[in-house]
Amino acid sequence: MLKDENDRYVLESQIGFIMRRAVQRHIAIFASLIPDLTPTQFAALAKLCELGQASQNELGRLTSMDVATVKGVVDRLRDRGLVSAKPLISDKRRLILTPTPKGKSLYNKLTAKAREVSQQTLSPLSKEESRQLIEILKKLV
Amino acid sequence: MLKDENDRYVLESQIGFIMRRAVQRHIAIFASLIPDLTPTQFAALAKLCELGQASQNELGRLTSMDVATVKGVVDRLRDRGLVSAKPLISDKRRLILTPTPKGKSLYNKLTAKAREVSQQTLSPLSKEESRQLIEILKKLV
DNA sequence: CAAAAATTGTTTGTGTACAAATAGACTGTG
DNA sequence: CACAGTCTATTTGTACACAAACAATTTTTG
Repeated sequence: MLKDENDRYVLESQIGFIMRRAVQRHIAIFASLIPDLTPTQFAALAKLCELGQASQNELGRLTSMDVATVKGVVDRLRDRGLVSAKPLISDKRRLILTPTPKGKSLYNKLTAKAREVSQQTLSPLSKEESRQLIEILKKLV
Repeated sequence: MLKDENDRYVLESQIGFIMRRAVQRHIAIFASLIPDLTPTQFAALAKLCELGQASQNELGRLTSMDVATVKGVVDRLRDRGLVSAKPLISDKRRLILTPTPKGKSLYNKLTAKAREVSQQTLSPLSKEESRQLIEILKKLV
């Protein structure tokens, strides 16, 4: 049986390639609207503000970050005084993280911008397409 | 006017967060089926095999890689003997890249696996959803 | 209770990814 | 022809992202 055109491997149509490009664009939009933080740092700060507090490991799980990744991200947030950390007495393995007042206020200041980032990322799409995209992507995870 | 529930910033529903997770999953699937190369390395090799040859800069543009990124990727492919490079005489700025026989044969060997990666990534979706996802994501780029 | 297993955090190494600065080479225009 | 602007590649620095190995501390369970 002969292979037809559809059997060719077209890099530009592969889901991985397209997603990588879409993420690149999103990160660029994020950086232009929120130069203060990276998307990852914002995610960690946002989740921590939502929770009030969490261990480093827990925060990593909830934001889909590897243990090594979350350590780096949290270290940078701590260096900038946005997050504070102290060991938990009842379980000496754990490092309890809390957003500082400065961290909370930055988060509150940035949520409007963060919504704008999402909007602008989705701006080439119709309302219906945006809804579909998010719905389908959620199934993919 | 009071903010309602829809106005809350829900990290898990933001397009950037979801795409980051989807890409993570894709990369994991890629690594499990194709441990030889990273997605980025495969993309560069694939494009180079498709073209026959290209300058490093050109290859970067066509695979959406930054100049610094493509340099690193190409260096690793060269180190492994999959790609060869020589300066262009007619334009001494350019570095002309060609896949080696080893590179070409690896690419040919891996394309079936690469298709499987895409399939497996999309496996939680119906055919129609997969089609829609790719169509919508292409608009986003 | 004591040994085995699991959890948390750290470290190291590799690989994207991008910004910014630099050097060398080319191109276009005055 | 000169030189200003552009293009290509490299280098450096910062920031995810993950694997693997490790230490310290729970927790499980035999």
